[in-house]
Amino acid sequence: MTFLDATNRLCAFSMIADLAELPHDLREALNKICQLRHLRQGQVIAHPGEPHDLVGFVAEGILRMQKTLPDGRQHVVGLLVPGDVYGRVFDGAMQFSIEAATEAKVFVFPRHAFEALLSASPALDRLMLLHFLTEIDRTRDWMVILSNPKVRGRLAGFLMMLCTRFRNIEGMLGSMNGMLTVSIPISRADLAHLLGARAESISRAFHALADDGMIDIIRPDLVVLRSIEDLADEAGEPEMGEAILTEDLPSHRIGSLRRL
Amino acid sequence: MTFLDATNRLCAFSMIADLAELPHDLREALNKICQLRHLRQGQVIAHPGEPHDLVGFVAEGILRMQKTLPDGRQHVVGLLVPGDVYGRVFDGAMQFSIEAATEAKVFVFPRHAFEALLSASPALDRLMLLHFLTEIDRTRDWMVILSNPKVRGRLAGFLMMLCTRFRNIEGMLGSMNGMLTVSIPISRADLAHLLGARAESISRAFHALADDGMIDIIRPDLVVLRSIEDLADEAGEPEMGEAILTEDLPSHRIGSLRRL
DNA sequence: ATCGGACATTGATCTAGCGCAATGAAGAGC
DNA sequence: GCTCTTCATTGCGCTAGATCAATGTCCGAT
Repeated sequence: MTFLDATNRLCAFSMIADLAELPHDLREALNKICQLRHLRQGQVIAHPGEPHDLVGFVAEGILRMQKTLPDGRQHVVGLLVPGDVYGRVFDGAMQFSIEAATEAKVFVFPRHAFEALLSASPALDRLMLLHFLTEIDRTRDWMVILSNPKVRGRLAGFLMMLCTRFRNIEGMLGSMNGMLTVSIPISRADLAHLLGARAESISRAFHALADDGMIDIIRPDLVVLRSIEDLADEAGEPEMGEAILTEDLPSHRIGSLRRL
Repeated sequence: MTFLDATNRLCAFSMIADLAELPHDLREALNKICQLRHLRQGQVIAHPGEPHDLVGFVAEGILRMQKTLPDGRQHVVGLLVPGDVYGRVFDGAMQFSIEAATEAKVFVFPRHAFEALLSASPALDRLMLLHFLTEIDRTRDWMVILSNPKVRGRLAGFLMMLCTRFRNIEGMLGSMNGMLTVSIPISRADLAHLLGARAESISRAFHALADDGMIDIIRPDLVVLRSIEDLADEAGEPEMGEAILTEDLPSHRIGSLRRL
């Protein structure tokens, strides 16, 4: 797989979708300096504090960004899904470490070469700027989810976010006789850290939602969403439900969580 | 006060600090298209969903970004302090409404004129890109604070964040015989929404921290931080304390919360 | 000065979620 | 096959925090 293949194949996703619209010669230039890396699960590709000289695009799999607290605990602060970009440009050290949550493939670009292309191409530069704006919105959406006072509500919000982000991502979102199935890319313990709770509480919250008929738990890492409306209601944001249920999503960045 | 005055006077802050280093003619150009607006407390200057055709720089006061939930509740998702930028460029509608938490002054730029300058000036463009990167980091720091399972911990983290962000901002951070005083720019109810708790719990958490000698509550909106280390410990991030206690902060974006 | 409203605090009760411990379930290595 | 390890689940006592209600405090308007 080359980078050009990926941009064409992954054209459903935010960043890479936009990349596909770049002039062909620019994509060729990107193709020349990029390198495909296979990551095994658990592999760490960036450490906080030390300068990371690569910019990466996720092609397959899920990565998680996490902060290592002084006491050694890992604190998940975000997920990267295919189409996402990570790494620093024109800038200092990484704030977080990045670890492959599943087996994954990423395209990496030497930072300086990438920056040179950025400087030379206003179109690419503009794309990165828009991408970062989208990322800010996503992170603020996270804040809204996290500030739900109840664990059930936060979990419901998390599931809704997975829905919007995993839409069209191969293998992450399926449908079982009309119902939406979501694969949960991280463990209960990590989810607990992410949602400000304990693993036991997360487990209980999952089963509480199941008891209320909102979800079915096929496996710990695979759930069926039976009632998006109820989940959105639980999360405190009916509008999220509408957005997900709307089949023909318009281009990203319309409603709160409508961005892919 | 002109925009040029502001960039010189506010040179301690992130975005405007960098602006001050722009070529003089570019700042003149910005000066020409900008307009100073006085905001009274509670004034709303941006509504979610509708396109906002202004880009703004905060010169004085505190603004809060908030999401209006379907049930009418307001959900604070971030604060803007002097030196911060808001608004959209090359892009769709605002995701959140912005409201003046205190009396405030902002410089506003017509969006299209600003975008034209952005396109014409790689330096300004680069500055905005870096600014957004910083903003992403800040929002992720928020996530870490919000995912603290205890209200006390989240409140402590919030106070620490105010410390780092208010550093050098006139009137927001003072010192009383060696102790750091912080002014709390939002009400208990808003703080409760922001931190995923109830106003009563926030009030109790404040007084619990006071009982433990970590803070003194002068007025509901003014507290003295007696022990940064203990607060940082409570927040779960000893490193935050070190960063604040270090008098000569290096340039922004070094440690977790060292960015101003 | 007095009234009214917004906001902060305090008290009392009740429940959600923590914390610890024990028990399953699934995969890796031998 | 087996054991060992890791992860998810379940039970139970206990605390933090939600919830409801009352009181206090400040400020602006009359």
